[in-house]
Amino acid sequence: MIQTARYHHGDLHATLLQEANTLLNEQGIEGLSLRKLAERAGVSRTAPYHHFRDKNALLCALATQAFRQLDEMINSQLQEAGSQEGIQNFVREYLRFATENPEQYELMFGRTIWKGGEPTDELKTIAYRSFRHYAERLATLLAGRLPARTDSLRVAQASWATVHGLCRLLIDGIYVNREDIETVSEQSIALIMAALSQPSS
Amino acid sequence: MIQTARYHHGDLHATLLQEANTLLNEQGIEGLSLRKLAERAGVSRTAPYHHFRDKNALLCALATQAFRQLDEMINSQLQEAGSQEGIQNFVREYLRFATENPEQYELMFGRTIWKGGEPTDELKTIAYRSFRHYAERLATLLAGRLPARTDSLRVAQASWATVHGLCRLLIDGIYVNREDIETVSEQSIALIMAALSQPSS
DNA sequence: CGGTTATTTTGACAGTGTCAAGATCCGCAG
DNA sequence: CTGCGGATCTTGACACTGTCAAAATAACCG
Repeated sequence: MIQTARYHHGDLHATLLQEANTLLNEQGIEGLSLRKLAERAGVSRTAPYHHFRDKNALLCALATQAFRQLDEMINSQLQEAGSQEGIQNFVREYLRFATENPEQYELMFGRTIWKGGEPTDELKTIAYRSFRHYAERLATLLAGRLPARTDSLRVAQASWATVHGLCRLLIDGIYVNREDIETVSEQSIALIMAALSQPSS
Repeated sequence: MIQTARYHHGDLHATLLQEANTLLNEQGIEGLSLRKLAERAGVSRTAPYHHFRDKNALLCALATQAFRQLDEMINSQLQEAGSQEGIQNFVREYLRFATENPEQYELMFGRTIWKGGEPTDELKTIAYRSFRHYAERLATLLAGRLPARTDSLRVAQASWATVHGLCRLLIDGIYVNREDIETVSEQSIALIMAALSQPSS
C-alpha cells in the first residue's frame, strides 16, 4: 500500500505488521518483542526503528488495523435490520470477534496502549469512530423513545460497557467460563434489550 | 501475621507487600519491578525471592489483599438494604473503589495475573468468593421473580460484566471521559435495574 | 558452644527497548 | 554513466528487567 521500502528487504513495513500480527496471535502481547519480530522478518534488531518510531507506534499501527476491521463489521452489521435485532446481531458479532481474536482485542482495548504508551492520533480517531458509529445507530433507534434528561450517548456507553466487560471477563477467564459463553451472552443481550425497551429514570 | 522473618531486616515479608503497594499506586503495574522494590526496602535484588517464589507470587499476594478489601466492602454493602437499593449502592461503591484505586483494580482483574502468570489458589478462592457473595445476594433478591430457564447466576455475571466493563473503560480512558463518571454510572445502574425489574426472555 | 537452617548478598545470564555511528544501497541530478 | 544525498540496514552499546547458583551471614535449637 504505502510505497516505502523496496530497498534491501523489499517491503519491511508491511512484513513487520504482518509478522507482528501472527506473533501476537501466537504468543500474546507479552510475547511480542521487537527483537523476535526482527528475527522473524530476517533483519537486524534495530531495523524496525526506521519504520516505526518505537514499539508503541508499532502496536498502535497494529491496533489501528484491527479497529478498521471492527469498524467494518459494525457498519455492515448495523446498516441492515432497522429494528433491535440489528443491535442483537451486532452484540453477537462483537462477542464473536473478541473471543476469536482475544489477543487482538486485548491490544485494541488493553492498558498497554491506552495507559502505558500514548495512543497515536490515528488510532484514537479510528477507535472513536467505531464507537460513534454504534452510538449514532443507537440514537436513531431510540429517537423519541427516551425519557427527558436521558442522553442516548449514555445508553451507548453503558451498553458498550456491558459487552466490553463481558469480553474482558471471558478473555481473561474471570467469573465466566469459556463454556458459558452462549448463555451469558444471551443474558447480557437481554440486559441491554430490557434497558432499551423500558428505559427507566 | 506469619511468624517468619525477624532476622536481618525485621519483617521483610510485610515490608515488601506494603512497599509494593505504594510503588504500585505511584507508578502503576508496569513500573513495579522487583529491583526497585528491593531497593526501597533496603535489601539486595534477590532478597524478595525468599519470601515470594517469583514476581507473579508477589503480585498475587498483593491482589489477594485487595480482593479481601473488596469482599469486605461487598458484604457490608449488600448486607443491609434488602431491596434493590442495596444493589445500587453496591454498584456505586464498586465504581468508587475502582476509580479511586485504578492500579489495584488493574492488578486484581488485569491480564498480568489472569493470563500471563497463573493466579495463586489463594487468589482464585478469594476472587471467586467476592463474586459469589454478590451472586448469592442477587439470587435471594430475584427469587421467584425470574422467568423460567433464567438462571440468577447468569444475571449476576451479566450485571457484573456491565460494572466491570465500565470500570475498564473509565480507568483506561476509552470512550468514557473521567468527567462523565457520574452520568454514565447512573445510566449503567439504570441498565441493570431495568433488567432486574423487567427480566425479558 | 556448634551445627543446622533460614535469610541475605554477590555474580552472572538471557532477554528487553532504544540510542549512536557506521555501512550499504537505491534513485535521481548532473 | 557517475556521483551524491538520503533512505535503509547493521553493529555496538547501555540501562533495565526477572531469575538462578553459590557464597556469606545471622538466628535458632540442642
